[in-house]
Formats: sequence, structure tokens, C-alpha cells
Amino acid sequence: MPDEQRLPRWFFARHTVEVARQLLGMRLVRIWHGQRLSGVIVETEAYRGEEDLGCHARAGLTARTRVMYGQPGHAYVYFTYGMHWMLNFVTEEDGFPAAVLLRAIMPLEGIETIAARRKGKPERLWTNGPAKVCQALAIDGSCNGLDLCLPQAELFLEWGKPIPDGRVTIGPRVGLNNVPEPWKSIPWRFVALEQ
DNA sequence: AGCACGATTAACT
DNA sequence: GTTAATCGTGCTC
Repeated sequence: MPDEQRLPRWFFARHTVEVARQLLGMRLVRIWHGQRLSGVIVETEAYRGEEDLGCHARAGLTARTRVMYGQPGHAYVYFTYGMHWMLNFVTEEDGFPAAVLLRAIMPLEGIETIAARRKGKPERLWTNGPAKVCQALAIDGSCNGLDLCLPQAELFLEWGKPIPDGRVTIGPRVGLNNVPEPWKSIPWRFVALEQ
């Protein structure tokens, strides 16, 4: 695929909430054993700055959060709950810690491979959660820090069809039960409705 | 000690 | 059909 189809770095170098909203409808592509696995992004969340108490950067610059402080357009992949990987896209200017969590996609290419990696599950449950997306597309800690804007990247994004406002649900982020307000309820979650 | 979750089970309508 | 509760797992601070 020609490079002009890929999202360039400027796409990520904006306000994190704007990036999270605009990522809906774009395509996530993973090259795995030479095969394209991809899907349309249908759910994202914004995590922004050290003041955002829902964001990992609330702990400041650590070995874990270092990637979030770096250049936009990189992958921040972390491990949690003893078994799950999560994929984020680093946003805003170099030095400011922020990222968009990828929560769900609609599978597009490499369906057989995705089905095999989610064996035994109904199609609806293949990629409808952040850890499920990572399992389906073979994304793990080895992807942490990857530059998604390099031509040879095996993980990147491509332009898709933007989702109109009428088909987007906005609400509070998921799984922040012990986070104080206003961060717990701030509407930084974006979901594209099914067509 | 807590965690940006998922699978399973139980109890509902 | 749905929602609520529980727990596994190991890394981070």
C-alpha cells in the first residue's frame, strides 16, 4: 500500500480528545507473518497529561510511561491484570504525556487469522474490547514504542471513512471506578454506532 | 495494594 | 435476552 494512505504524524500531534474522535472510522493495520490483519476503529478513549488522574502519567515519568512522554505517532503497549495487553497511540507534542486507548475495531482483513486467534468465540466477541483487539491482531509488549509513521512499520493506521457526529456516542471512560472527579466522568470515550 | 480487563457464572426480565 | 458479581494473573508503584 502506498504511504499516502497512512495517517501521518501530524494526525497524532493534536489535542488527544480530537485525535480520539477523529480515529473513529480509520483503519488499524497489523502486518503479521506477512499478512495484513486490519479493522475499522469503532471505540477509543483519550488519556491526557499528569493532571488526568485516570491516565498512567499521573505517576509521572517512569519506565512504563516513558513512551507516552515521547513523540506522537508511536505505540504505547502495556500489560495489566496479569494477562492482558492494551494498545494506545501516543499523541500531542513530544514531552507531553498523552495517548488514545484503542478499545474496539470491526475486523476487515485477515478474518481467518483473527478468527483462529479468537478461537471458539462468536464473531461479535472477537475485537470488542481493548485486550481482545490485542489478542486478535497479535499485539503485545514487543510492539511498545514502535513508530507507527515509519514506512516499514508492521503496525500502522490508514485513512478510512470518517464517522459523522450523528453516529458517535460520547461518554465517560470505562474502568476508572476509583478515580476522583472530574476525571471519572469526563466524556472522553468515543463509540461509533453500528450501521 | 491496586490495576484503562475478560471469561464465567448467577440471577434477573 | 440482560445485568451484576467474582476472580485469575503478574506487573507497577
